[in-house]
Amino acid sequence: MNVSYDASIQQVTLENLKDFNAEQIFTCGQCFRWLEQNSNHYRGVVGSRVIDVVQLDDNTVEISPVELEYFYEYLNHYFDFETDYQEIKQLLIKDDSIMEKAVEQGKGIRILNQEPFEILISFIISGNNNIPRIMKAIDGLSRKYGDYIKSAEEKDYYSFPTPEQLRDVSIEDYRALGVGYRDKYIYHAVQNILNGEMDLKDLENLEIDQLKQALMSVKGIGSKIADCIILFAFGRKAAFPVDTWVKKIMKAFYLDDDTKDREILSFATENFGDHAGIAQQYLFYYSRKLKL
DNA sequence: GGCCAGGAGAAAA
DNA sequence: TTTTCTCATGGC
Repeated sequence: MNVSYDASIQQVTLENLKDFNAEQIFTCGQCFRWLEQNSNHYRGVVGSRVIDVVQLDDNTVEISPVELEYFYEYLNHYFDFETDYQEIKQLLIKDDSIMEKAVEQGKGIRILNQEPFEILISFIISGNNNIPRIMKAIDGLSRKYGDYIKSAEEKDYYSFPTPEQLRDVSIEDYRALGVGYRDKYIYHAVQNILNGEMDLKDLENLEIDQLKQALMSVKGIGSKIADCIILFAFGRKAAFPVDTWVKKIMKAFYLDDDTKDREILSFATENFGDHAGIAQQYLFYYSRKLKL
């Protein structure tokens, strides 16, 4: 990957890039705040910034407006450029023709390293819900309680609220945003964090099993949502979220129809090992593409 | 109008 | 311990 920078337009250009497809990265269900502007152009809120990603071809991407320092100190990790996806894909498709097809369909997927609090709340909202509604609720939450960032092309952008900004938000306030019965889960999760009962910074130091156990102690976070948080916010690639789409594709191609969720998880852990989470993203994307 | 969506908690068996 | 029921809400 070659990095160049044009300070006059605050634009980083990445060339000779491998394993990067904006459409796949932003629509594989890991993030809810990136929107397609037109084909190959996505705009998203990252922290307190609004960032444009334009994919010129398979190996070239422009990112703006950013400072070069911010790219190296934050976005390089956010886009997971430290991870060698070529190597992982080779390991995953070895002796696995199903995975070979899944990887072929989503070969430009990367797992974003996102902020734990935003991901925790976002995935509490995601339970038994669909992606457009999840995105709408998160947008409403940011719009009402986050900070205004800027406007671009008739649309206003707001940061995701901090726990402090949600301190006085009531269960009824959450309900008004359209999150349904998940209102109380969000409320209690925020209060747990504010009163120090749960410290997201401390969780980073835990082993993956203890991390999952800690997350599942929050009401509204079960096995699947915990694995999403572990994978998308804590960068632990061994986590394998078993959601409805992954269940469908695993039962269609790998396992019997009556396999329990727990058994799907242990099968994935045994077969995909430390890279199960990346395998899961290929499978999720492929399953949706096949409309299983 | 029932079924589904990146499920989980509580009740019932 | 495992299975079943219920929970908001909008799109189809």
